[in-house]
Amino acid sequence: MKYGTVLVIDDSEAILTAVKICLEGAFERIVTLTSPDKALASIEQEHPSVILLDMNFSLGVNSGGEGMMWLTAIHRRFPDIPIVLITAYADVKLAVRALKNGAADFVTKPWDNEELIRVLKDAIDKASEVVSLEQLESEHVRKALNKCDGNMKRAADLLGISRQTLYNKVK
Amino acid sequence: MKYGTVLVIDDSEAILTAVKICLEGAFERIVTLTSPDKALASIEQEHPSVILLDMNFSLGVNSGGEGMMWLTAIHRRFPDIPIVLITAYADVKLAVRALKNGAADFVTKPWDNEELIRVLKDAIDKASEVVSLEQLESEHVRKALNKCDGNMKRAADLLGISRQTLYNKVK
DNA sequence: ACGGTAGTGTCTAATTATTGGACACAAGGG
DNA sequence: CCCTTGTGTCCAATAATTAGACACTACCGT
Repeated sequence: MKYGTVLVIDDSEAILTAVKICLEGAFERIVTLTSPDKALASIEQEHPSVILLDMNFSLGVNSGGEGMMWLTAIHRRFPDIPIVLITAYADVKLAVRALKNGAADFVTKPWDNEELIRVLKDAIDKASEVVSLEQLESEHVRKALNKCDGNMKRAADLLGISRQTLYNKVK
Repeated sequence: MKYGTVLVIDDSEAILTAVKICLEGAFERIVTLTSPDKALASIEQEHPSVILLDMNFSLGVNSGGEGMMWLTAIHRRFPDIPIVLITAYADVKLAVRALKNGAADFVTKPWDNEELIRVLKDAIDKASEVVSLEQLESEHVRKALNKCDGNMKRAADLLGISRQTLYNKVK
């Protein structure tokens, strides 16, 4: 099984070409966009496995604000598609904010080809991990109990289940 | 209910004092450690709401590797306690790796006092968010179906439930 | 010391959810 | 064209969840 489609969004044609050549061997299909305007429509149509999004589109504006906006917009609409950000302006605060806003990873230009491929594949792998409902539930139950300092009544209320059910789940 | 205990781990006494003064007004209790050796025992005893962990402990070693090691060790043992990393060596790659390894946030020295308080409180708030089992489940179900391209049989298998049960949940 | 509040552990009986099994049917691939 | 795979839909048996009740403990304020 080959890693699926990658959607690459960058305002520079040169970058798009370079990325395309870099990723060609590793992915089934590479779709490129020079502007995020059509991103949502394109995602709907292409169903990419991962999105590589540049952070700066307005010339002279390098705060990354625009990329961040698109990150949140895309991530809200397609929470299951991992988004990897790429930027020329390596900034720790920006990177942290991006990851906290749902980005799967954050790479800086100039990039290392091998690393970029690895990062994108890793993002896909991570995003497609699905655990059993049972495991998800037991972890969540533990977290809720933790937050309530072991108070089962409040934890049950928080979880939206009855006290007895929580009692049974715990044992 | 006021923001609980903060555990601060940094090899510099001067830093610990400065952080202590900074956080004193905003948290109930500040516990400090000059070395992560006793971190696990201290956490067990103090039950901190959040941990502020410095990344560099060996003089001359500033790769952050040691902090990263402790981050993963602590996070594995106490996955519900948010860990905020702090370092003097602002490095995008390091920050990204830290967040992907479970850190709640990443701040650089010198820090802004207001920002540090905000970051720690935010980490606590985020960590204590607990959603209902029903909501958690429906989101997970959606994710699983997405991964299986809508194939209910495979999705049900992946989730560890029967096909009919998944069928009922979806409607 | 006292009553009030809140939580636990346990039970019952009614209600729901989940399950394996079955069946007809549609789509797709050697 | 058969064979596989998955859907949509039933059924009846089993398991989980629920509200409600009860005695008991722990703590809190007066």
